[in-house]
Amino acid sequence: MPVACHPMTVTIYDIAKKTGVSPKTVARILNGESGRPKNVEKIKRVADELGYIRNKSAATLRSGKSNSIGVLISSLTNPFYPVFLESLYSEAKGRNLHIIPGVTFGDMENLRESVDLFIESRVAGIIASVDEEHPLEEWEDVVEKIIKLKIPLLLAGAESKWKEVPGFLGDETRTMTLIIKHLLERGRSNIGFVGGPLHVQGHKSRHDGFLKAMDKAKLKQRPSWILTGEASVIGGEQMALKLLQRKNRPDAIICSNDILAIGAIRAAHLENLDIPGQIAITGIDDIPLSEFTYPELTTVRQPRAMMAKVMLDTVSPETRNKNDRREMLSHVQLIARKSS
Amino acid sequence: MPVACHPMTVTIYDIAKKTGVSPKTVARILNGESGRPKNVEKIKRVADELGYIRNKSAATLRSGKSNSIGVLISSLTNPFYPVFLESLYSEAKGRNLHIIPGVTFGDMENLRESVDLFIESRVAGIIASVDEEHPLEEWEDVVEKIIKLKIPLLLAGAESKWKEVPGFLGDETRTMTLIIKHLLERGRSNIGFVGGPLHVQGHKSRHDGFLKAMDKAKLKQRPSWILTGEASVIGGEQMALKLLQRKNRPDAIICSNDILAIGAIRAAHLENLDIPGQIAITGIDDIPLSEFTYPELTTVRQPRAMMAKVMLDTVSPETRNKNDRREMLSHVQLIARKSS
DNA sequence: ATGAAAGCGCTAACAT
DNA sequence: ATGTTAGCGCTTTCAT
Repeated sequence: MPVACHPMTVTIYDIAKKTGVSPKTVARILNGESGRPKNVEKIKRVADELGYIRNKSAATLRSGKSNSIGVLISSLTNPFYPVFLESLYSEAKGRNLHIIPGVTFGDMENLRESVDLFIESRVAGIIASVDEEHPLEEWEDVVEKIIKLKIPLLLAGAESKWKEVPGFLGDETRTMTLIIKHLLERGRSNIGFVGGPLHVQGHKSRHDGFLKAMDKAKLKQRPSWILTGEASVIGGEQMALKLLQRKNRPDAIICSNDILAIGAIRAAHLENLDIPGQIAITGIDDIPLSEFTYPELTTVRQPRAMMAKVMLDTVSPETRNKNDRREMLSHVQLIARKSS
Repeated sequence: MPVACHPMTVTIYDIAKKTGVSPKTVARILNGESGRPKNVEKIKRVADELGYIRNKSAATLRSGKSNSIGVLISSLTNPFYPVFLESLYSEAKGRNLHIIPGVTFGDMENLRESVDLFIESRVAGIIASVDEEHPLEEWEDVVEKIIKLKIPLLLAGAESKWKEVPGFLGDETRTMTLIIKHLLERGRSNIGFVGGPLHVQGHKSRHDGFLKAMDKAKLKQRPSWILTGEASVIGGEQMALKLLQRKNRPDAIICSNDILAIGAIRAAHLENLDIPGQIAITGIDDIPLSEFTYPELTTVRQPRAMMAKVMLDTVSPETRNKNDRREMLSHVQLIARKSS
């Protein structure tokens, strides 16, 4: 009598033998396709009994494609990205897709290696976030490599100059309009701006959105109240300090993301200014920590789940070319907390 | 004349044909093994010319194992995990390993699915972080499934009860001793404690470390100054509020992580207490944001790179059973900032 | 709805 | 150091 040691791996052939059907049928059933109810039941039971675990590599090798989506980000320490990733993870769950994050640490060689790994793994698509660590210029050859292989690619945080590659940017004018309206309601009209570097498209579009929204609101723009620089807490702090130390300082500062706003809040503390009494401060993105600053940060939340959905739609073979995007992306939402 | 359309994929056979050597030789060279210099040069050149990209699935299928390490975490929103992951990513880089994070959102079914994906992908090893979202009790059957398949597993943040599975916990008594010494140097000896739930081992060990370190320092422990509860910003705020609103309040609060400490800082602000003048506050972990709280948080940094190294050593087949760990993990470092 | 046969691209095992 | 052969476990294709 054979000892029941751990079989190295159980395959569809083992199940086929034990159930008396062909391997093909087993594969079909286990992939969720239809079959004779009797077979379905039996196959599933036997698979369970034997502890069957499908071999993803075999499937990927044979079919030439996997159900993984590669996601390129520069960092996890920037609190924006964990949120971004979590949305993608959530959305991927429902559609039998797997997210593989590639973290570049702002290093071009790491970026290339991550892309190579994605290609080696035959990912179904790639979502790449374009930020100050990897501005659009750096992407040239990487993007072309991916295009050549016909792997669906999406550039998040940038407009794309490649016709095969969609870009993805929020409606920043709308966002800014929302914030300005809120500030006006709270009696602030002397509004300053603290933003990230203009050579990064995502930051530039927020900056431009601010200008447009100020125009629309017929508010006076003072160039000296509009500062841009490094998109970090320290950067935000320093820029905000400059604004707050002026003789005629603004009564509100719109920061183009929450990181900068956290810096601006620190600046106000350093200047012993009451928030929001003497200075209102707002951010954008609603990163997890913005709820816990002191005082809690007023910010704008993008429709994250929706964005994740659109991104995965764009990049998954089954759902590509469903271009019902633009409409949805405007559903931004102001989160009014205590800093304004 | 055949049109040079995109060849679907270039394989080692194509390179072998073009260079006149056998596929095996091509594979060897491209995997970085040695060969005749002339061959090496030629093969690498031709591979480059043809745009060869190795098929990871084929390799994994044939060899039965991949160079990926699965990492289970409950969330990315908890700022501890991005740091944890980044260390692993960095360390993996140097050794030709790939990190695949599985995010469970604290949901048991997601956890199971992530593990199944890891198994399907034939990961070389799995690192699982045990926290309040998935306390040790929940891991039972998952761990046993992994053990049965002989996949190296490491439980981070817990002691393991399985002999095949190493656990991983920092030296918390040492950490606490360091913090208490620091507080004593700054003239604080009325020390309170705010910690996470005791049914979670990671939190319990910090709590116990605190008690031991207080004993060692011969400081008086008042049970009413030792609070544990939800390990969140809100939890930290509420517990700290309780301490700060007492008639005899402590002059320092040790929080068992930075998240709790951020809550405690908020509590001090709400009570209009000066930090560190009236109350000193410390955290543990040195999450990215602790540098940017107001005032900046004094905290303790674990030797992250070292921990990542040890973790990967533990789960990588080549380096298992090198048990030179314990020594290194004590190299914790106090980061004295402005909150103490 | 199911079966039979072939083959994806690599590495293992063995031979030279 | 290199070549030969076989086969990993699935999916594809074609036939029934």
